[in-house]
Amino acid sequence: MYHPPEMFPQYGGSYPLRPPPPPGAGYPQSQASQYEAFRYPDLDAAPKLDSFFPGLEPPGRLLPSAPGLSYGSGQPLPPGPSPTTRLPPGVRMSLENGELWKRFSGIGTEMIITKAGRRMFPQLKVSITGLDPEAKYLLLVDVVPVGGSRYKWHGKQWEASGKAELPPPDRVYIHPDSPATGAHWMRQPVSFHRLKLTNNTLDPHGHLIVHSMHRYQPRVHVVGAGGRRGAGGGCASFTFPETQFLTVTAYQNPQITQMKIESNPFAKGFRENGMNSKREREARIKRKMKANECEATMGETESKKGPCDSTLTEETSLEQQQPPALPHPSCSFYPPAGTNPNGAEAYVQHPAAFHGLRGTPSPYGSPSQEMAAPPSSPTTKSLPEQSDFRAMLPTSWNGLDIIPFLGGTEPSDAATTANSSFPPFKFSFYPPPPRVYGPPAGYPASQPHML
DNA sequence: TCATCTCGCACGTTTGAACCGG
DNA sequence: ACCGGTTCAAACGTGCGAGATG
Repeated sequence: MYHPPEMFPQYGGSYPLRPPPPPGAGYPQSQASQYEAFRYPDLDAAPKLDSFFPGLEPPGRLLPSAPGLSYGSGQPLPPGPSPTTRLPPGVRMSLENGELWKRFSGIGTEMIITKAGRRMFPQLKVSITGLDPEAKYLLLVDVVPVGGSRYKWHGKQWEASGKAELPPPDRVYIHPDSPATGAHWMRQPVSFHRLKLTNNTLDPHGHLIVHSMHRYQPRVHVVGAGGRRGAGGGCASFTFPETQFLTVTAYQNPQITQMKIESNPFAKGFRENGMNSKREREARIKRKMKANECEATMGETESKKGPCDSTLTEETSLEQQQPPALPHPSCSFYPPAGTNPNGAEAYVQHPAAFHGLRGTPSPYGSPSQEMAAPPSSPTTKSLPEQSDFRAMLPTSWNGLDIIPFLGGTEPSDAATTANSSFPPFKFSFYPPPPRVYGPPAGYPASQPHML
């Protein structure tokens, strides 16, 4: 976990925000509520949310280990009580790229996490049916720790190795199209490809924060945001056991590396015939070493026309084609990312994790550092859209801040904008009441679990 | 010494601005 | 002025490997 020691010298290597987890393997569910009480006790908004998120479980809560995956020992998911979701009972969700996920989970999916945030591959891609076409919904994703262990790669498989670290700050990724009508969500598969994972607890980009060498289960939540069935028309949560993954900062299982290279188009360059394949990389290194030898034995100008030129041809021509990357003149300090012109991109997290943005100061960082407002980006989404987004949210979502993260605009920027033109953007989402729901009656065993 | 993490690199893909013609 | 298609450069997403860290 990235944790700048200069900012937390008094804390050593762990976070004092919450008390140590209960002793023993994992965090027993029986003690969960007691444990949850220590999450931001000054800002506990659970009572306000009870009516709105009856089915959402706090991200910080642990799921027991699931069987059948290559992550060492575990225990089966316990059957839960019947779901009490208030969404239409026929709401179903299926994993679009389930086959790919199963291929990965068969050998133990690993997800790279970085300070800057790394996308998931495979990505979460789901299809939804049974929504009210005219009602508005938000689609959210979070990840929950599985089991209570830290894991270690033992050459052939993952094995539990010690107790899990304290859960990182809870965050939820909101699909950029949210809120949208049921018809919109059902029209085509919904992809969460923009979702990123990070191990940086100070992350200002709204990525989901996780610990390295831990196991997580993504969850997809459908939250009613108004419409024919009324504001805050309930919620439903879905998990797909095959999407469990282990977080790493570098791949441990070479099989996973190979599968990612084969399946991920962004890693095409590392395929056998690619210019970045092992063979090509080694050849490049040899050429470079040879070139250095040449430079060492002759003057700089000499080397350019000397006998070693032929070995440099490819490298020099490539470098000429790709000069050192300089910021584009129109590029602000925070370069605008690809945007969805029709939707708001937002993230939600507990206010305390925003370092005293509008609430209690948090040990996770200093307000000044987090709130330095960058120059506004020319592609910043217009304010009326933010306003529309807020209008969609139920009035009962009070007490917590939602930081609008629009079209690649940094959250601090958006927050500043919101402060200047709009009343604080409240989003009473965290923490939802701690409940676990099992599959509805008659739900096929092969279907994803409905929490 | 070892396991883990961070960073820079090179490559391929994606994205959006600029340009052009109808 | 508008629209649709094309081109191109920058931004972004990858895994790798060296070096740092605890």
